[in-house]
Amino acid sequence: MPVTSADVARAAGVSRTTVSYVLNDTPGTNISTATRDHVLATAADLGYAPSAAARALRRGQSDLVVCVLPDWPTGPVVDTVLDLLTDNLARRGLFLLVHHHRSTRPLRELWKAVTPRVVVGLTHFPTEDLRALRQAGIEVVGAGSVDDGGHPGIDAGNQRGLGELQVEHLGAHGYRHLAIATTPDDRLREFAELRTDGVRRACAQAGLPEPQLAVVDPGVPAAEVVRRWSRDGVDAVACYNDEVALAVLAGARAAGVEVPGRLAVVGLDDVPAAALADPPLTTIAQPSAAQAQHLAASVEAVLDGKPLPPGPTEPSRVVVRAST
Amino acid sequence: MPVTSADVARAAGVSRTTVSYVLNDTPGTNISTATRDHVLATAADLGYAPSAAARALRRGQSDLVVCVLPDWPTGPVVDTVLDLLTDNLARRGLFLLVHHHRSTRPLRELWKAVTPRVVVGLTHFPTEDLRALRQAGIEVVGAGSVDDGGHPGIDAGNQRGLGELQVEHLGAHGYRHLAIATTPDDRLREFAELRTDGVRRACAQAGLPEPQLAVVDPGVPAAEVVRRWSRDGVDAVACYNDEVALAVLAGARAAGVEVPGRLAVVGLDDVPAAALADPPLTTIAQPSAAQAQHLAASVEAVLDGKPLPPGPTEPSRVVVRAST
DNA sequence: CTGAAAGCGCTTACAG
DNA sequence: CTGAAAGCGCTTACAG
Repeated sequence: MPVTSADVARAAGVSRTTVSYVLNDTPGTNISTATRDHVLATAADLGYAPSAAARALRRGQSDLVVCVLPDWPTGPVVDTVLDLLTDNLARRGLFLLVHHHRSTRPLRELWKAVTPRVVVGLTHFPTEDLRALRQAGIEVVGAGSVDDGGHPGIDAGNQRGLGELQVEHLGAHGYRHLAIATTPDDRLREFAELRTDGVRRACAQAGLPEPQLAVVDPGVPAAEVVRRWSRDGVDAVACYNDEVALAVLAGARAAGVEVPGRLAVVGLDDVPAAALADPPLTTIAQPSAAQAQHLAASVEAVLDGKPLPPGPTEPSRVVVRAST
Repeated sequence: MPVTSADVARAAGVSRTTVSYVLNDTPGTNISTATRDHVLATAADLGYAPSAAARALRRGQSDLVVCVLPDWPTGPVVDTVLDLLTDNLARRGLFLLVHHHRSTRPLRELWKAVTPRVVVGLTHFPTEDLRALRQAGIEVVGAGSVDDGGHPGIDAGNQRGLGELQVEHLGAHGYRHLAIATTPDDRLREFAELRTDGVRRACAQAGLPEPQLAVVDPGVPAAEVVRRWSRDGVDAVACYNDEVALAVLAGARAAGVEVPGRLAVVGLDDVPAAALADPPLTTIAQPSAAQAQHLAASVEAVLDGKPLPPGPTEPSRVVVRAST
């Protein structure tokens, strides 16, 4: 049987009011040090833990912010976001709780189990859920809704632009026959298609031949594909992300294809391993710090009832290394 | 003003009981389809979202499990654990919520904001917090307490063993003059010291000379250190983790030191990039799947009031590649 | 400085 | 099949 504040009050010989005042350091009260210490000691002695539910019900709101993570593998950007959010929210007495969303479980169920003050979505929410949340006084930040584009959360609008940036860089360096190395991970399909689309579009616009598409498992050296590209006269490959690019690099090594001499490789993400690859990997760095800042600022704005800050303007950029 | 179930009842012209029965699909009730649909429609129409706090208070427990993550960068093992836990718990109607713990914020505060059914700790909890949680009917799983060793969570007991394993492998391959490449990340210090200690101990036991210690920034090629090792006659290096090892590998490349000919390198973690490095990195793989399974099984056991399952027996193992 | 009491929104015996 | 009512544990005016 859990210990309640009434138990503490009884054991300490004071009222529940006093217990509450002491335990919450309620300002404007004036409890004698002796009483105070006695209550504290009694609570510790009984192993009292307050009921978060009762507290939240009484106060009409919780001190929780829930961040919903999409059902796909997240990268370094998300880690940056979570750390920053956790710190910023802690400063206002709020706790960030992260939920790894599974498509098998409707989010509606989640809100029956926890009512946060704000929901931060890095993924797309069904419009009706969005409406229900807002109506229930729960603010929603960062979750793409159909109204504002319909695409998954963070910087998702610019997925095509990332592919375009890769092509722009390769084209400027004189590469003409591009290939695309995409990921086999089905959960990333939406992103992969947008990036691929960006590459294709940019090629068409630059008058380059239509790039061929290959699926590259990020776990193993992609020697076979590299050989095929080599045969087909492909001179550069735009990769879905750095993991895929590292597999291409390893494949080129295994196949004896020189990088960038016979095949240029550009990645995406600028993970730490990219700078350490052989050769060091040219890649695209997204402004993750700026994105994290913006999301954190949005949450703050919502909490303060202020208008949302303008989106981050810092663009993604090419980090030029030796692989192109 | 949030919509309550009373609002829905009033708008639908039924009692709160009926609303509750319909919304919760309470078994053993028999509501006409017409009433049912009407209530559902009304609730959707008003944008009703139930109060998780009231529900939890009434039922005496929540459907939440909170996992507390330590204040240091987590690797692939933790991701495996979280995914598995999320899935397993979903099957019993529970939600996993992850909190990234900051040492600036006592956990005690967290339990005021959320009362989970079970707490899964991948980090060390203060003993008195542990006691308070248990007394409050909240089970705690996986958090090292002073009683059982006092060290951070998952497999932490075996950090020394990991270092020993590295030495065992290097020694078996005839390497004699070892160095240790450790991480500059202060949050990992506790782990780093244990692993270093394991390496030292194993060297002493094997009659190898005391290894020298260098700090290697995992972001940049460690050419300077490699040159020094080369001068000092070091023939093998045990790295804190794969990221550090990749920096050593890149440094060796930059310094023109052949791997493994003049310097053998062994990492730790077996991240995907390890297999793709040049040369492919020999490393230590921890049984993360088994560890995840065990933690998940422990949570299940606790939920069912059964005794904890025995620890995972699968050992960490050396993944031999070309760098040693 | 402390106590008695109301009420947050929900679920669930219980009575009809 | 539906309604009136109690009570989960807390905080906070309010009265003393």
